[in-house]
Order: sequence, then structure tokens, then C-alpha cells
Amino acid sequence: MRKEKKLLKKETIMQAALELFAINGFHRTTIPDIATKIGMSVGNLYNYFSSKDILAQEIIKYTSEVLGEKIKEVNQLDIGAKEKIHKIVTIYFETAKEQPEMIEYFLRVYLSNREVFADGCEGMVCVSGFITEIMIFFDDGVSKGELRNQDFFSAFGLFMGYLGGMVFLKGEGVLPKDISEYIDDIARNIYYALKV
Amino acid sequence: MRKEKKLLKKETIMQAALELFAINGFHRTTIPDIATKIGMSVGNLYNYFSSKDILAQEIIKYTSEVLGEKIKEVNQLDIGAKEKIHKIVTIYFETAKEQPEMIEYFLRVYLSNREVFADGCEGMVCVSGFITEIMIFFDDGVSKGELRNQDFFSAFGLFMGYLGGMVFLKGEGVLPKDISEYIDDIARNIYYALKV
Amino acid sequence: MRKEKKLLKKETIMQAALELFAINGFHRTTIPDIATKIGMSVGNLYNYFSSKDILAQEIIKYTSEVLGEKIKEVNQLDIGAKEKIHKIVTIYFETAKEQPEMIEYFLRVYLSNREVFADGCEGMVCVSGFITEIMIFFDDGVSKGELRNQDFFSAFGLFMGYLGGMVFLKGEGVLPKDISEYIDDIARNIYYALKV
Amino acid sequence: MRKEKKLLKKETIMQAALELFAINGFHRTTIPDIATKIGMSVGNLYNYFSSKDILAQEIIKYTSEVLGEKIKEVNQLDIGAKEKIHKIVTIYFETAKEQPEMIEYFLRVYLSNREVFADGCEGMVCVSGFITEIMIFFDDGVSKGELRNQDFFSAFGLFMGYLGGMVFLKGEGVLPKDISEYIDDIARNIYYALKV
DNA sequence: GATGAATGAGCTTTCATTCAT
DNA sequence: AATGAATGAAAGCTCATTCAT
Repeated sequence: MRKEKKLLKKETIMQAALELFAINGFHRTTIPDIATKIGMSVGNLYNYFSSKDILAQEIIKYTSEVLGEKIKEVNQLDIGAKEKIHKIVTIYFETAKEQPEMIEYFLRVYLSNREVFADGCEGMVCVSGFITEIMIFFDDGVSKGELRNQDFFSAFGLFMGYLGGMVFLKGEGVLPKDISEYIDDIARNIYYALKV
Repeated sequence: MRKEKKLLKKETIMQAALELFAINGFHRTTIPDIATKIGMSVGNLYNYFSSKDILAQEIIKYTSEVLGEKIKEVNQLDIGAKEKIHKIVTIYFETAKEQPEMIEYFLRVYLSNREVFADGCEGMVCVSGFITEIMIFFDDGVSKGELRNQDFFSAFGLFMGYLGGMVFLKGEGVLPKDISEYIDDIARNIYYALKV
Repeated sequence: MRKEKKLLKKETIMQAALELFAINGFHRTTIPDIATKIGMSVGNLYNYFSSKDILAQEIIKYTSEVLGEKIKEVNQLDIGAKEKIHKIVTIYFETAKEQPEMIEYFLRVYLSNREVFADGCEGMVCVSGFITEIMIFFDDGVSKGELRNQDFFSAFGLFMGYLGGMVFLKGEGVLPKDISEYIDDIARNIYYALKV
Repeated sequence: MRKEKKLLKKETIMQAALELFAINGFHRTTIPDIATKIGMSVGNLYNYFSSKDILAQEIIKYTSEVLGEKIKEVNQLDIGAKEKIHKIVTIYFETAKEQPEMIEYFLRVYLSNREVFADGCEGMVCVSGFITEIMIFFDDGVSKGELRNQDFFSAFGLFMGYLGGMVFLKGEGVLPKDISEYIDDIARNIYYALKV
């Protein structure tokens, strides 16, 4: 009971911080900003997260798991690689539309402030939730003869970079069309890039 | 004469700032850090760049032009789209190896600190040097019937995101092989994604 | 019965606080630190001591009495001043060895944080347990014609300062020999300083 | 010229900090307190001392040298150990009267906040200016056959502890007479303690 | 052009104390 | 008696920028 309550509060804090970090950047967001947003005192926030860096790290883990969970559902479907790619792209862009903070957080905070993640998120342990599912998707496609067998990171970089890049362009306001209208093209491009 | 001297000094400052920003991040690099690195006084640095933000903006413009220049040379060659892609990927990764600050700057500074570039680099004007050349490459390929005709940003996001993503993975130290060994695979993937 | 239990708990708290204050200093020791050390809640601790300052004051009183008690035993012996001095010095250094927190507390907490003891320990009321016994020893020696008759504080400063100083030097790690090897010299010095 | 000015300012800061630390204690004195006292900005103070701890350390070095210098003059006189002791005690108490911060600083800051001096003042390097002169006085007296040959620290602890203890008692307001009236007694006591 | 001392708002973090449960 | 989440003032320190020289 107690534990649940504490966990709930941690999530409240993470959600608030996630949004502020995503919108204003990590360094421009202050702890008081976060505390104020959820009507909590600064001191109390430190009862839940021992530092700003730790907070950022726990957010990326959490976010990565949420995103991974969604992709997991796709992996479990009995459909071809082509359809899977389409679904993953759709999920990604839908998330970027409905919870833009989440995707923005990857770009603006995790990707950019490596010092913050240096101690505690070495390698890519804090985003393993997301990576693992992409890896499963890829290995699956390869073993079924649908995708060309190549170094995983060549494929992963394509996914992560391409989708991230599109969201970045959206954020910059340079995309002439709504991001959802790019889904078909992008899914197609990725499929053709990876298929045997 | 005077002007040239002034320009030279500006470049010295930009190069020093570029390296520091790329390695330590924008917010962790101080103006005194930059001044010290080149044996110049803080006050004098302000005679060349009126603010830290302006400095960051001029660097991205400069960098984007240097990179664009290199791609321009590829565009002027009389070779097919497939070869061009291979050359562009090679250029990108070579730059990432020889002048990693340059590529890192895109990822760690430009991509991440939008507030800094909000006033002065709206849209993507500060990276037009680079974008323009990618655009020329793409339009050329399309008009020659080598590349499929699609929204430019679908193609641009692929290029920029994919290559940027790979350099990021390199920076994280998770790539099992040297980045240059990925060139063939990646060039192939991009070509298959874009070709008709 | 109730009272005894309460007293016992107060002593537990005081002992824990004494050690922490002595080792880490008054300002570097937090109330949560003390509470944690004895598995008690912060709030409950305040049921026993109404403030951190009050706690520090009660500790010095307690410690002073324990030390005074030991000296009292010496005072009750039927031996000369010279022997008594030797015994007191021995007691002091033995305590410094076996319960270093106790002596350290005098030096690091009581002597140093006067603001803490300003309200409640004016003059030297909180250390009267110790002072009184030194005073008895001194008056006794004078009245028996063994010690020179001089202002008590000249003698007390010698005792307290000299012994405290030696423990400080021990704490600094600058003493070439074990502190117990200094007993003879120091007892001798004090005796010669005070005798008629 | 520049250097002199900078040195002068450093001394101004140290003097102000010395007084505040001595009166209010190290932890109760804030950097803004010090800055305000001399009409300087907080930020600028950090141009002279990189941290509060460093400031405290430089003060103790400085103070120790000033005090050592005074004792040096006594050491150079052609007088007996008895007179020298009297002069040293006099100097100490005069300093305690005219510049009480200086002596108080030893007691309240240096002696008490070991953490502050842990890195940079190991052993007693930061007070060597003072110790060295006491050592010279002692060795001199021994070699001239005036003082008993014993471990230096037995003698040094007597000096430092006794004098420090008296100043502490003065500070506590428990001394019935003015501190200067204790000089003869104390000098006598020390002499008898140390003589052959 | 060049210097670097000076400014001061702003940051992250700490901690004695309270109080609803 | 006991808990520990909550408070919020305050601390040490940083750094972009200015300006007298």
C-alpha cells in the first residue's frame, strides 16, 4: 500500500519532469519548475529522486520500457516483416503526436546530454527496453528469411535514426505535411532497405 | 586586410568553441573555457561574437557549409546515384572519424539545444548549406529516373537520421565494429530504400 | 517504570548522537543520520529531544558527569597530589583511547560550536560535573600544602588545555608515539607546574 | 603592480572572513556574509578563493605565519628560557586581546572543523609557521641546558593547549580576572613544567 | 582592439522541524 | 509513542555578460 503510493508519486514526478525536459531542455528546466508543476515542495522531490541526473535516468528507463512494450505487441502478431515495420512506424509517430514529450525526450535529453547519463546508463542499458524489442523484430525477420542478414546495428541505426530524425524535422516545423502522412513512405523505405 | 584578420580570428574562436561544445556540451562549456583555450580574453571574445548563442549559431552555419561543400563535389561527379550515396556515406563517416567534433556538434548542440537556435536559425536556415546539397542529389536522382519520386523530407530524414544515429551509436561505444566497416551496408540500405 | 524506559531511550539517542557528532562534526551530522543509526523515526526522536541544540547540550552534560565521576574516584583515594595527577592523566588518555568520541566531543562539538550552547549552557554549567572534580582535586592539594595556591583557572586551564591539546594532536596523527607513552611526561609536567 | 593589488584584495577578504568565522563559526558564516562585509560581490570573491574551504585554509596559514613571526622575534633575543616563556605568553594574550579573531580562529575554526582542513592541511602543514618557532624555542632551551629534554610534543601540547584553553575560558566569560593578570602565573607554571 | 575584475541572478542540493496519520 | 512525507529557507557555487582601464 505504502509502496504503491510512493511509486505513484514517483510516476507523477517523472511525468512532469519528462514534459518539462522535453519542452525546455534538461538544463533550462529547474527542480523548482518541476516541483511547482505538481504542487510539491522542492525538498520533498528529493525524497523521491536523489538528484536531477538520477531523475533523468529513471525517466529514460521508464519511457524506453513503455515504448518497448508497445513494440512487443507488434512482435507477437502473426504478420510479415513488412506489416510489422508499418505498425512500428505508426506506433512511433502516433506516440510522437499524442505524447510528443516522450519522443522529444529521447532526442533532446537522452541523446544530447551524455554527461547526465554517463554514470548509470553506460552503453545503452537505460534504453534496453526499446532496443531489445527492435532486436527481436529484426532477428525474427532474418530467421524467417524476410530480412537480409546484416549487422544488427546497421538496422537499428536505420530505425532509430530515421524515426528520430523525422520527429526532429517535425519539431523544427519544416515538414510540409502532417507527420502521419509520411508513414507509408517511411515504412516502405525501411522495408526496402532491410528486405532480402 | 583588416577584415581578413578579423575573419581569421573568428574562425579560430569558432573552431575552439566547436570542439569544446562537441565534447562537453553547450551548457557545460563556458565562455572563459573558450577564451582560455585560445589564449584570448573573455572581454575580447565578445568583440567578435555578441553572445554565446550567436557563436553557436555561426558555428552551425559554418560547419554546415563545410559539409555541404564536400557533398557538392560528389554531386558534380558524373556517376550514378548508387555510387553517390556510397561516397556521401563515406564522407560523413570519414568526417566523423577525422573531425568528430563537427558531427558531434550537430548531434549534441544543434539538435539538442533548440532554445539556442530559436532566434536566428528558424526552420533550418542555419543548416541550409548541407540540406541544399542533399536536395540537389535527391532531385538529380529522381529526374534521372534512378530514385523514386517521394517527398524530399522522407529522403532527407533517412539520410540525416540514419547517419546521425550511427555516429551516436559510435559515440556510445556500442558498435562492435569500426564505423567505417558499416559503410557498405548502410550505403546499400539507403540506396535500396530510395531507388525506384 | 515508564520513566526508566524513556530514560533508557534518551541514552540510546545520546550515545548515537555523541558518536556521530564526534566523528563527523555537529553541522555535518543530520537528525535523520542519528535516527537511522538507531532505527528510530525522525519524528519520534523529537519526542525525546525538542531540538538538535538541546540534544547536543544534554550530551555534554551527560559526558561531563561520566568523566567527573571517574575523577571523583581518584579524589577519594588517599594518595598524594602527584599520584592523583598521574591517575587523572591516565584516565583521560584511557578514555580518549577507549571512547574517543567522548573526548572528541569536547573538542569538536562543545568547544567549537558556541552558538549551539549559548542558550542553556552559559558559563560552564553544562560541564560542571567535570570542572567540580578538578576543583576539588585542586583545593585539596592546596589545603594539604602540596600545590601552590593560585587562581583556580590557571590550574584548570592547564589541565583541560594540555590534555585536550594532546588528544587533538593525536587526532591529527602527528604524535610519533602512542598517546599512552606520553602519560609520564605529561603528569610530571603538570605536577611541576602546580606544586609549591 | 597587478599582483600586488590582487594580493591586497586577498588579504582584505581573508581579514573579513577571519573575523566572521571567529565570531560566528565557520558553518554559520556564509559567503554572502563575507562579500557584503567588504562590499564585494559573491561571484568576484570566487575569483580570489575557489571555495569556502580553501579560504579557511589560506587564513590559517596566514594567521599562523603572523603569529610565528612574533615568536621568532622572541627567539632571537638573548635572554633565558624563563623570560622567553613570559614573553611568548604575553604575546599570545595580547594578540588574544587586540585581535581576538585570530586566536579564536584557531580554536573555533581550525581546531574544530577538521573536514574543512582535511584536504590541503594534512598533518599540521598549515600551522607550521607557528609550530616551527615553538620548536626552535624548545630545542634552544634544551641545548642550553635550561629545559628538560623530552618529546617535543609533550612541550608543544602544553604551550598550545594551555594558552588556547585560557583563551577559551576567557571567551566563555568565566575568568574572574582580566586575562592579562594571568600572565605571570601561567608563564611560571609553564616554566616549572619544562625546566630541568 | 584587448584585458580580466566585477556583477548578481540563478542553479542544485541540504536539513531542522512539523504534522497528519 | 511512533512514523516519515512534507516543508521551505538557505547554503555554496557558477557563469554570461559588462565595463573601466
